[in-house]
Amino acid sequence: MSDPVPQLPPQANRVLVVEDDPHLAAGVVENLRAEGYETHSVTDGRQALEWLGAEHVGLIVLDVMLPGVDGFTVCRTLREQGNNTPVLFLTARGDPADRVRGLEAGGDDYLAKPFHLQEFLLRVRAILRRWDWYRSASATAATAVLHFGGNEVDFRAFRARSWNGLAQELTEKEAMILKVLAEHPGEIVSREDLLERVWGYDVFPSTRTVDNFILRLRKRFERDPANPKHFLTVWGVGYRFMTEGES
Amino acid sequence: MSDPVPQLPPQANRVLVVEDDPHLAAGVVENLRAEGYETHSVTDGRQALEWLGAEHVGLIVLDVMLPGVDGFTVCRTLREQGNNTPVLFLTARGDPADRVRGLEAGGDDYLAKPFHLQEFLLRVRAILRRWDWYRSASATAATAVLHFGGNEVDFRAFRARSWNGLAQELTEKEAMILKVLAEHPGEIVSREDLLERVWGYDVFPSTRTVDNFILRLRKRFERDPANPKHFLTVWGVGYRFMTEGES
DNA sequence: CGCGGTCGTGACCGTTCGGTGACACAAGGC
DNA sequence: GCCTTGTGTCACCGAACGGTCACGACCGCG
Repeated sequence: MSDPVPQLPPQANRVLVVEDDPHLAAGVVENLRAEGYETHSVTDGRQALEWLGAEHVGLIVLDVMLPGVDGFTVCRTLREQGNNTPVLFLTARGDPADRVRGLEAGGDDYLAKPFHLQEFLLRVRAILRRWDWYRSASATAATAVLHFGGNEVDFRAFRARSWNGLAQELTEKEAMILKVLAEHPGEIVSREDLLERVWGYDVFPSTRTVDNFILRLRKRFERDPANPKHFLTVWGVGYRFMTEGES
Repeated sequence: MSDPVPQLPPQANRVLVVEDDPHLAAGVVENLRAEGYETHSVTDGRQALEWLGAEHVGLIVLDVMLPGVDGFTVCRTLREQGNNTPVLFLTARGDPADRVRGLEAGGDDYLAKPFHLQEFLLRVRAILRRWDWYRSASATAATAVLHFGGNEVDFRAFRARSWNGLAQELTEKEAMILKVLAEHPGEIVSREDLLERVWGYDVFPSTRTVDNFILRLRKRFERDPANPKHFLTVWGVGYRFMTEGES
């Protein structure tokens, strides 16, 4: 029982999304892609089984309520075929019993809609991490601790210490915005991008909301919030995050 | 900057079965293998400890009644050695006291024989799904006795002495919640995590229940329960346990 | 059968967070 | 310069969430 040299399964990075609501599917796919996953999507159970007959993925995101064959059945069918690909169920009802049914059908995890995007991504990552440990891929490049301009941010704990030594408790949204920005240092990130990545699949507050969170981040982390050096405005487009100030 | 992804062997997939009844052992092993787990099996406690001295697994399925060293002792010994591999106890008697004894010995879950294979597999999957989470727990010291802010908690006896010198008899749930929190000091633990680890994958008390136990723990151990320094709330997510208050 | 302890839930209330509108100001086009 | 458009900033409100309490179900025990 010696450890075999792990050969990276090529499907570790691939996700199949089975979801009939096009809006939800689009949001989910978008965010998975942004996290670095190769994503394919179909809208019902039969398509899913068909597609999986030819392709391999590391994770199947499977809606329970589907037109035609329901999600549980799809999963059970897969298992009977000897397909052990991890399955993450999505369900509309919050009924906890569904969770057990999902697990019994051979699923690996379960998420009730509406879900927090962050939680969804966390679970996806947790499941795929079984393969991910080989690759420090962009998928897991989620930096646990970020340093910039004397500030230190721990995304795992939503905590930070600003340049002046003050402890900062970040709220969820603040943390997520900062994280998205920090994942693209020096690049321009539009407000639309931020809305998609942070708010996710079906909620779209106005762009003013984004400005407000930028404001809050500046207050927390900029030495002179009125003359930001890290959270820069790109006029007419969006924002750009700089770890160290050179424009 | 980020935690280097460790080149860890895929232990998440490995299970050790310690069971003297060959019939039961065979059934369990066969089913675990069918589920894709790499499975090894031994028939008594001494073999188990020996084997574990050289190998690492993601889960130990441990019969309580074993020839020679009993299961509780095996588990306790492991914990004393700093081995925090999750342990799922199997016991012949349905005696609920065994559950407490299992917890006292440092076990993680408990199943009474005869059990449904389906349920057994579900528990195994539930535990291994969180493997990396358990793993980070074992990175922290396997403390049978926890000290924080003048409090002292003995998990084996469910007994504690609070900062003011008062003896505290913890209830089972209180102890388990505290244990789960304490295994991840400084990290956010979601209510879902707590529910799953303390109540199990198929029991669903409301989140208010969790809050209530936090409340009780605060009353027991916080100098000022209204301004907690150890049992901190993370808004919208869960709780965070701090052994010593540094902001 | 009553008793005490434990656990889970519902209800109430205060707090926090997120999102918006208003207004002032800055940037850029002509 | 002037006007338009976009952004900084603030104060505010509703909704969601957590803290807390009290009650009832349940269980083992005498």
